[in-house]
Amino acid sequence: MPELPEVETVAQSIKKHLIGIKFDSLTLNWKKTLHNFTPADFKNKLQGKSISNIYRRGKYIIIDLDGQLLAVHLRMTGKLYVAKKDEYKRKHVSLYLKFKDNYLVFEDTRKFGRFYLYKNLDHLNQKLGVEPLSIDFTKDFLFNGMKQRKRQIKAFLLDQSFVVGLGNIYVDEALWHAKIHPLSTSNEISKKKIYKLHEGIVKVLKESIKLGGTTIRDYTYDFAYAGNYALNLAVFNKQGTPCLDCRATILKIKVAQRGTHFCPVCQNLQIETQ
DNA sequence: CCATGAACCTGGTCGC
DNA sequence: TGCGACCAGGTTCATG
Repeated sequence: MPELPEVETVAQSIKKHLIGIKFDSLTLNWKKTLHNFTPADFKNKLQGKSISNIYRRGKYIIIDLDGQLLAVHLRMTGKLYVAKKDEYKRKHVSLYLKFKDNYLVFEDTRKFGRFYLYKNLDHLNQKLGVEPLSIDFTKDFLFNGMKQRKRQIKAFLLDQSFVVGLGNIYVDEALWHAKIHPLSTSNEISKKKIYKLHEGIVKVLKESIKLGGTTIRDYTYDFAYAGNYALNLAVFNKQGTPCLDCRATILKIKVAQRGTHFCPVCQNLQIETQ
């Protein structure tokens, strides 16, 4: 699924077309896509309201309709894009919204994606951690958080309640950057490596946003454009190829139930102090 | 508090 | 070609 850079790219992409417009109707093909509201709620509370802003919070895309927030989570295969023609007729379209002569289409092969309706951001802020590209995400915030817990570092970084936006790709990439083994325990990692991890997280996210995100298999945010960060990946999906730093063979193992890619030489597992 | 496994879904790939 | 097993960028829930 789309992680922070992809969600950011999608949000900015649809924002260009939607600011100031109003939705005329909602067509729902997969009922469960609406998590906490119904088509009737859409008609009563959102239809006809003007879109004042679109932005990202964690991996959610927030569409602000005159104070009512329509939040979209793409999960694994969700694609949200503006279509001018008949693309709402494609095979896996869970729902689409009509505006003027165009459509905001939500296509989602695996049907995990969800739309939520909120009055404000309180609900999301309550369960989501800090934005990794904000000034609140400091080296010492990461350091303190990691020292306060005793968790596998990979699981910790995937957990959206501490830092948001990281998923399977960027966690592997950031850990490689910091030379931390994915099975390391958070409170046993040296201060030096934690600082390096902070640098890695910010670096991989920023660079990926700059390139429009990563495209691994079918994910594109827009049919006219596909992200290019895949070209920059150091370890994700690179099992069997040489590490860019030491030429050792990249391995793939299972950590926190997820496929995990790392260099067994650079990212050695050891208990460190300090 | 933390780890694990299952559940939610569909489609692609790999081995036989 | 066919079929089963396993895999996939995410999150939530139950269980120990």
